[in-house]
Amino acid sequence: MGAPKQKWTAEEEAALKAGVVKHGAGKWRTILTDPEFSAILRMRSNVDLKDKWRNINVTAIWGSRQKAKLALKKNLLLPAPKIDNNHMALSTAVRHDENVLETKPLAICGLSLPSHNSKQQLSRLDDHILEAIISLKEPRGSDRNAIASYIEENYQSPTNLGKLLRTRLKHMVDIGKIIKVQQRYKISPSSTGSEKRRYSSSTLLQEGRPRDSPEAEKSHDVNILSKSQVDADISKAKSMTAQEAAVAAAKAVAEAEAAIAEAELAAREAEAAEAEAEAAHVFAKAAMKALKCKTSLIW
DNA sequence: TTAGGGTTACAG
DNA sequence: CTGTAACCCTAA
Repeated sequence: MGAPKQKWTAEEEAALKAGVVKHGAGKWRTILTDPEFSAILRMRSNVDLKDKWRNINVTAIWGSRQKAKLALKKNLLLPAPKIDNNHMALSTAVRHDENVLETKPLAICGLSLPSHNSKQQLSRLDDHILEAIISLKEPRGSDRNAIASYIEENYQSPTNLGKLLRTRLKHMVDIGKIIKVQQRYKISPSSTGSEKRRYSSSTLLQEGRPRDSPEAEKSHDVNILSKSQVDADISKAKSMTAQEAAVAAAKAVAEAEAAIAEAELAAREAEAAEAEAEAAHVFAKAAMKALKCKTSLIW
């Protein structure tokens, strides 16, 4: 991966993602103003948010290739996207060769969704954990139960979420991505109000007093992708023609929302070798989910 | 204010 | 030297 100047922390990225999920992509000012994220993103401008979001999506979708700019230009000069009902091997889905955005979301979701790779799931779980912590916005951090509840609420919970969660949490603490304080987990980088970023001593292990209330529910209005909305939009999606679906999917790829954010992190964290299969799978899922969202919002 | 093109800094 | 991600500039 490349090298940064003022690199974005995982905390900031998670906040950005959460912000996009909540307010939508493009509402950078709104996200920045939102007290939920203003603390974390205080040092970032709306332009920074926009740029970061762009980088994330570009790298996630185009398989870390700087073709993005060129390819995008070429795409704009071409007529409506062609629909290829091809048997899309997973890799062909990602490499839309510069001029054709081949997509058939409806077919894809039936085919490739059931596939589950252990490693990619773990990456996503890591992401979900971060998102949960950010979104729950618990001052002292969130305990395992709260995180588990959050993930169960917003995603399909694996059969043994509890066990997985425990393992992942431990691992993320080990690699310094999060810190554990009094049974609660927080994002590791510096305090959420500090002017400086990761330079400040990461040991803000302030021994907070044990909170009296044992349960830490998602008492906030943070809602991610209501299932009812998704379900409702599925029917819409089914009635769309392949052409419409392809166009919508292409647009969704361009700006994207929650699903793309998911793809972003998953693809970024995946190894180069399996990144393609991973990205393809995620892309399929992302296109489908984004399609559902867009259907009600724009189309 | 935002989207997009372009530039610069930095890691491999 | 190449690729990537942050940064910058400008039009709409």
